[in-house]
Amino acid sequence: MRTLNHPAKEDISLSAVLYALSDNYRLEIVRRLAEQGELTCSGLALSAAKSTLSHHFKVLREAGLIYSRTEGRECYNSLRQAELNERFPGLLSAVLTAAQPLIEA
Amino acid sequence: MRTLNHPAKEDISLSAVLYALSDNYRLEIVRRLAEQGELTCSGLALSAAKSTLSHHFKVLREAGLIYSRTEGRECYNSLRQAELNERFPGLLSAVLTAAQPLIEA
DNA sequence: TCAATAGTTCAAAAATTATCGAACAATTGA
DNA sequence: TCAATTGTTCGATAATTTTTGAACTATTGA
Repeated sequence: MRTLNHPAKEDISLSAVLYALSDNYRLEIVRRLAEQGELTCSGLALSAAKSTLSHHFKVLREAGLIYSRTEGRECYNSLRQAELNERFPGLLSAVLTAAQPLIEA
Repeated sequence: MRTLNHPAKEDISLSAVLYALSDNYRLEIVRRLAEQGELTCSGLALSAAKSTLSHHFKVLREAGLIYSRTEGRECYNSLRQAELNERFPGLLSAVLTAAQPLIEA
């Protein structure tokens, strides 16, 4: 697996973050990462084609919401919670407070 | 002008709010309403066709972000700040803190 | 060595969204 | 009464996004 692109903290765009979070599927991913910590794509066990999942992870990654590191054949994803909180104080936690479980596994 | 639809506070959806705010044009409108209080569409003096503006106001209105009341031929818009804060505590203020002026008038 | 696994990338189709001009409705003021 | 003003609605087009299968890369373990 190639190296994946992550924006630097200061390049994280508010509208990209809000857009990424405005999709229930992606919000659910973020919710679970917040709850359970680092997870692989397949560790989320969401029902969608893997190319679809990969797309949503890419949107989250490129928006600066998650950090993805590859280890072996797996891709571990985690929330960039601390950085996001520095960039946009209070935003992610407000969203997480507001978010309910939306998609059944 | 007809009566305009506004969702009840408890029907405001998180993803609709995030989506509405993920557009720079709409975010700018929200930013100005937060700063200047009640404004008419044309009071914002943004450069776009009026049908485009009307569209963005509709998205904001139907997401529950703004309240629009007609008075004469004008349409006064205001942020539903208190209600939003009850529904999604801290969310709007975090977004407003994060938002910079993005579009020149 | 080789099949299985994890995930990305590509290409294509379907669905949404943004933008605008034109037509429309309602209100105001001359 | 009538033209100007404010904003909505409609229809069209362009652009973007979502979703998927198929092909691909890299890694692991038997």
